[in-house]
Amino acid sequence: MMAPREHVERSLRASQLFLGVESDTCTALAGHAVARRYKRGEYVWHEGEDATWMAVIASGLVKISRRGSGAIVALLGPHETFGDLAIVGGAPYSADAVAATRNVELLCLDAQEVRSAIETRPTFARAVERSLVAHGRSLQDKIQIMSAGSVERRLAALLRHLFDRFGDDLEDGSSIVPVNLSRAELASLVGATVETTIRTMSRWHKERLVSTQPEGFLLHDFARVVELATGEAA
Amino acid sequence: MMAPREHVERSLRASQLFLGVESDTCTALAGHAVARRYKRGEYVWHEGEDATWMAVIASGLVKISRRGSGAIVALLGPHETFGDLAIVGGAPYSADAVAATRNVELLCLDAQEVRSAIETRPTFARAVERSLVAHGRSLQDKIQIMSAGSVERRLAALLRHLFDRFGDDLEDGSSIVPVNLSRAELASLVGATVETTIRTMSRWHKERLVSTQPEGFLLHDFARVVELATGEAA
DNA sequence: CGCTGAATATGACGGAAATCACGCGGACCC
DNA sequence: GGGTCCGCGTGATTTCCGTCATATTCAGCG
Repeated sequence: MMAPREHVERSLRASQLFLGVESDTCTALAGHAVARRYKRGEYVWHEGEDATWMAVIASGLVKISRRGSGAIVALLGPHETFGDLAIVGGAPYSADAVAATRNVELLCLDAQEVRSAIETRPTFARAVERSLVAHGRSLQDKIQIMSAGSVERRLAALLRHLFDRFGDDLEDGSSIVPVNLSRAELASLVGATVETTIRTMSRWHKERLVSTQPEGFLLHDFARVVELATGEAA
Repeated sequence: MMAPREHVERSLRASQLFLGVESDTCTALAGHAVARRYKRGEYVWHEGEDATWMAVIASGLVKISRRGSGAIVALLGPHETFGDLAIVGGAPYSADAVAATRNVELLCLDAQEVRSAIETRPTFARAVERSLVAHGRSLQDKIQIMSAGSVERRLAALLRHLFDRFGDDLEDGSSIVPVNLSRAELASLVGATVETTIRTMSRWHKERLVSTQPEGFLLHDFARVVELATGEAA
C-alpha cells in the first residue's frame, strides 16, 4: 500500500489540471491536499453552499446537476476538475455535485490555497485557465446534445459523446462505454422522461444496437449510433 | 466626434474584461486594439477558423451558434467578451459568431497580444479568468433554460433570462427587453420550431402578456412570466 | 422466507409539438 | 409599378412523447 501522501501527489500530477505545471508547485499544492472518498449517491456539495474547496477526480465519476430543473449539467471523470468555477469566480457553488459511481475518490484543494497559488505561480494560473476552458467546451457539447432534435437523436448524441470521453474499442469491433448510468440519469442528461428513455434503450437493445452491462454500455455498432445522432437515413 | 483611438480605449475600460485591471495595462492593450463594425447577419467569424483574435462588444448584440445543430449557444451584449475560450485554449473557434443587431461595434484584440498580456500582466490574467467563469455561468443558464420542460416554459424562462441580462423596468410596471430577436432566433434559443414559437408568442400577445415592439419585447406582466417559467399554477 | 422499495420494462391514452400547407404584409430591387 | 423574398401568422394533420397505470425483476432486510 502506497503512503497516502505519496498517493495524493501522484494522482494530482496525473490530472489535467497539473499537466505542464512545474514540479515544486505540484508538491506545494499536494502538501495541503486531502483525499476523500464517496459512495454512489453521496453529495460532494450542494448548490448555493460557500465554495471553500475544489476537487480533482482521482477515480470514479461525478455528476454536476442543478437543483431547480434537476438537469445534469455535466458528467466528469478521472483527472478532471470541478469547483474551480466557483472558486475563481468567488461565488457559492453553482450546482450540486454527486458521486455517480460506486466509489469516488477526490483530491480536495483548499480554496484559499488555490487562489494564492494562482497569484504566485503563473504556470498554475495557466493550468486553471485551461481547466476553465475545458469546462466551457464540455458545456457547449452538452448544449449541442440537447439541441440534437428528437429524443432518439439526443440519446444517440449522448452515447457518442460519452464514448468520445470515456469509451474504448474492443477486439470484436464493438465499443464499450464504461459508465454505469441509470435510465433516470440518462433521461436527465438528454432532457427526456424516464419512460421514453427506457423505451428507446430497450428498442435499441432488441435491434442489437446497444446492451446494458453491469460495467457500462456496450455499443455493438458505433457507426450506426453516429448516424442516428446526426440524423442520417435509416 | 471623439478621436477613434480615445474611443477604443474608453470602451475597453468600460468592459467587463478590463474591470479592475490597472491603467497602464489597459492602455497597452488598447494601443493595439482595432474597432470593427458589423451589420445584422454578418459573420464575425466561422466555427473552425483559426483563432487569431478575440473581441469585446462595444455596442450591439452578438450571437454565438454552432454549425452542426444551428443551436444558438449564447447571446452576448455590450461590455461582454467572446473568443477568449478559443484563444486561451489555443484551438480554432468552437462556434460561429454573428452580429445580431442592426449595428455591432467590436473591439478586436490580437490573440498573440492577449496571450502575452496574460503571461506578463497578472491582473489581466485574473480578468481573463473572470471572463471565462462568466461564460461558464451563462452556458449553465442556457442549459437550465433548455431543461425547463415544455416549449412554453422554455420560452418564458428565456424571456426571464433576457430580462435579467438586458432588461429594464418601466414606470407603468411593465418591463422592456431591448433585444430585437426574430421568431426564428427565439426558436433556436429554446430548441423549438419556428411555428410553435410563433404560436406561443402570439397567444401571449392575445393574453396581453408580451408584445413585440420594433425595439424589443415588452413584458406587461413580468411576474406572470416568472410563474410560467417555473411552472406555477395557472 | 416473504416483505418492501427501487430500477427496469411495457401498454394505453391524450396532449403537445413537429410537419406540411397556405395567406399576408412589408422590404427591397429591378 | 410589379416582381421576389423574407418574416410573421394560421390551420390541418400526423407523430412524438409525456402521463398514468401495471407488471417484473432484483437487492436489501427483518
